[in-house]
Order: sequence, then C-alpha cells, then structure tokens
Amino acid sequence: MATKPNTYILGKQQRLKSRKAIDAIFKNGQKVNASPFKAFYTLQVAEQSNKPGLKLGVGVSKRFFKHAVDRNRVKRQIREAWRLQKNTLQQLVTQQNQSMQVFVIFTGNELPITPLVQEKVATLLNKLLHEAGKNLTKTT
RNA sequence: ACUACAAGCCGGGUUAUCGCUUUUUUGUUUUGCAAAAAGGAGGAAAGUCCGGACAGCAUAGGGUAAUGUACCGGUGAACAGCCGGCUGCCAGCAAUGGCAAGAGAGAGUGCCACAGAAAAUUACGGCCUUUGUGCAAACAAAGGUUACGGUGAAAACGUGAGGUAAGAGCUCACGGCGUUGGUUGGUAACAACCGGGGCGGGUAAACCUUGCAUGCUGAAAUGCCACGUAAACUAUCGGUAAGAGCGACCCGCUCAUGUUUGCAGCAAUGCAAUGCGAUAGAGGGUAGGCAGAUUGAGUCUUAGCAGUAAUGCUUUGAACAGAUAAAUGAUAGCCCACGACAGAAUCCGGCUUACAGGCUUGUAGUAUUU
RNA sequence: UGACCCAUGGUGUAAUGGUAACACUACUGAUUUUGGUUCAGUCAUUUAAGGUUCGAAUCCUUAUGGGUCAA
Repeated sequence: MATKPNTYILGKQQRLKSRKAIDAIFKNGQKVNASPFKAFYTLQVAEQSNKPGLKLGVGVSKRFFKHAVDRNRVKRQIREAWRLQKNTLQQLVTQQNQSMQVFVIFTGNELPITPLVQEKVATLLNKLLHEAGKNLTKTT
C-alpha cells in the first residue's frame, strides 16, 4: 500500500528530510564510488517507526559550482536519473523488509551531460543492489 | 535602407508523455493515500551598498564620546535615492552638453619628498642709511627693508604711476579675490547693484570644527505546543559583603548598607579572615510541529486632474510563488531571432554590477529614390 | 541569512602619502676541465576600474577573487 512498485515516483516520502538522518549517514554510513559521483548509504532491518523503503538525498558543494543555478541543475539531473532507474533496488529492499537511506554527492568540476549522469547513476544503483544482496546473506 | 550613439521596453513559443510543489474539491473511518482542477522564480531574484516595515530586549533627564552625513528647494514611510534649481570645473565659436564626497583652511594642530634663500609670516643672500677704520676700493658695528634671489605642483593680489636713503597696497587709477552691512529679485541656495574695512599658499577622501541624524540586536529575531532529563538556571524571601543601576564615559539622580570571627589596643580604631540558605518555578541541552509567512507605505494598467519634473489624488481593469536538505525538470517533435546573465528564502523603496538577441523613439553620418 | 577581514616578483613577508625592500626559487653571466659552492645581474600595470591629491601600494568609492565568524 505504501508504494506502488512500478511507478516512477519520487515524492516527499522517498526523500531524505531530517537533518538527524543525514548526519547519521555521514557518520556511520558506507561509501560507494562512481567517478564524479559518490554515495553514502545505511541499511537497517525495518521496524515500526522505520518503515521499509528507499530514501534519497542529493547534494552539490558550493566549492565546485559558485552559482546556485548550476548546483540546482546537477541536483535535478541526479534526481531525474534516480527516479527513472531505482525501481529494481526499491523492490529488492522492500521484499527484504529493510530500509535504506542513500545520499548522493557530486564531486566534479564541470557541468555533466545528462546521458553521463544516467549512466553513472545506473552503475551506482548496481553497486548498491549488490551490497543490499550481500547484507541479506550476512544478516540472515 | 545601413552604421554609430543615447533613452525606454521585451528577456523564447508550442504539442505529447513521465515527474516535483502549493491550494481547493471529491473519495476514503482521521493522519495518510488516490483522482480532478487551478497556481508555481527575475530584470536583475545577484552584490549586500543605503533606507525603512516588522519583532525582541533596553529606556526619568542633560552633556561628552562613537558612527554616519553635508549647496538649496521639492518628492516620499524613509534615504547617501529620484526630480528641479544654484555654484564651480571641463568640452564647444555659440546654442548647449557632461561631471562634482559641493559646509568650514580668517578657530586650532599637523604635513607639503626632491629642488629652492624660504613651503608660511621668520631667517639668509642682496639693497640702503648712519658710525668707525681707510686716499680709495673695501671691511666691521648699529639699524631700515612684504622690491630682487637659476627652484618647484604651488612663491607672498596683477599692471601702471606716485613715493622713498633703499623699499613696501605705503598712496592713487584700472582690474581680480574673498569678508561684512544694505537695497532689489528669488521660498531658498544665490544673483545684480551700492557702501565699509581688507589682500594672511595648498591639504579636511590628515586630525579636527560646525550643523543635522542615530538606543541595541536581526526571521538562525520572536511566540506557542509536543518530547524530555535533572539542581548546573530563574524568581521571591531572609542573611552576608559593600556597593549597584541608568548597555561606552561623566554629571546628576535613584536604591541599599554599615555584619560576624580572630589579632593588636584601655578605648576609639586598625589589620586579617569568612563570603549563603529556604520556598516556588522550570531553564540549559536535544530535536520535531504550528505561527511569524506571504495582501503590502504594494505592483502593473485605463482615463482625468494638480505639478516644469520626480510624484500625488480620483478612477477602469488585471493578475500577484511560498519551498524548509528546500518545488519549475526530463525525453521526443515543430517554429523562430537557435535562447545571454542568471534561481525567491521575512517583506518593501532605491543604488550598483552581469547580460545572447530583438523591438520602439530620438540625434548624427552615408547611399539611393521621389 | 547576517557580520567581518585580506589581496604586493613564481613562493613567503616588508614598506610615515614622496626611488616598491628582503629571503628563497627560476633564468643569464663570471669563477671551474665539468657540476656544486660563491659572486654579479634579470624577473612587479602593488587584484581591476574610477576619484581625492603636486604626487597613491598606502586615503575614498565600486567591482572581482579568496578567507573567517555566528545555529
């Protein structure tokens, strides 16, 4: 009921909103790399307060892009690529009754092209998928 | 028609699919979720350079300090903005255009490299007079001297005449400058004219003086709710100490007090030490929600009136975002000029800076046609 | 969102409004058979544009870039 698995939705429910959660990710989370992108993530078994699902946060540093327009553009590109490609990961995580929080950071110097972003986010998702599967075997 | 300059305006459109956010309506037992409809970044949203609104705290009064500001009038909530004028400078034959932190250097202090006698009222060289020595030239002493002195960014009102031992605005004529009193015009800055007394560089974006203005802190302000732990916080009362308050300082005013113990001493007094409890409340920290918060000194627009103008008054019509790790995107197609600078974060009025391309108006030049 | 500071050779620092100085690096030359050492020399639009002043690294205004602080 919470999420229809096959719709390309990225609403408030599926975004990281709390400052506390984000700090926790940066403190305790693990890293996954894909050249200009970097992702921090945490993975827990779902509880009552912590419903099963996938949550995303996006960040671009002011050091690399001075203007707010450029930062907004990169964030939008990442969000769009995530929205179109995240479904398999989300399905896996919900099936395993786990909750996963991911924070993607862009660390490049130049504005990326859209196909590049799509490709890199896909590789990120594959790696995360792999990690999620591994964790399942460990925990169970 | 093209080119250049100036001013003003605009700042891609459209169709389909998939998404984001706010509001409303409907469905659902409420939250939530789903569906539909409507709205969804700028001319600079930027820089944070000025001015306010709003909120909290503080506040008897006067002065000083600090900070800002500086021709006059208008405009406006307010301003260092805008509009009009005055003065000065620059360009131009002129008409006119552009620029100005545009109060005071005759209140005081400082500084003015190098050069120059001297950088500010003095000295020096030189000139002149008298006396002495000497045939004379010259030298020495006492005095006079705003003339002259290769420089420099800047040199002691300029020119002419008189005057003198030599000279000097010392006096006179013409001209210049600034000061003061009056008359006329102007709301005023100021201008014109008349008179008095004067002629002592520059620098105040050096200190400063004068006038005027300013309480401080900023939405991460502030108010409320939830969660939640523990005597570190606050209030009241009493005690103790002697000071405390008026957000920098002073005056002045207000409030409060003179303890206890030890040592010295006959005592007055001096020296040293001591330097908190009770009651009530809920603070700090952590981290969520709601309000603040999107209708306001509003913006654009039609017409009229007032005004040189900025602008004001009345009036017609139109829309006017509200996120909170933070919304406008992606894909495909078409059109054109092939899309620059750039993304709201409490809200307004200005200023400054960035900007592809297009449109309108005006001025100048060139070419063609009538 | 608000408050504030800095910018000088390639690098790190100086400099009362009056000739932009010092150290290291780099380059050139001399010394040396060669290299090193040593000595001599070269390298600046004082971040940019305006203004005040006779004269600006310095004073003022604006811009650009960099940095610090305040939940």
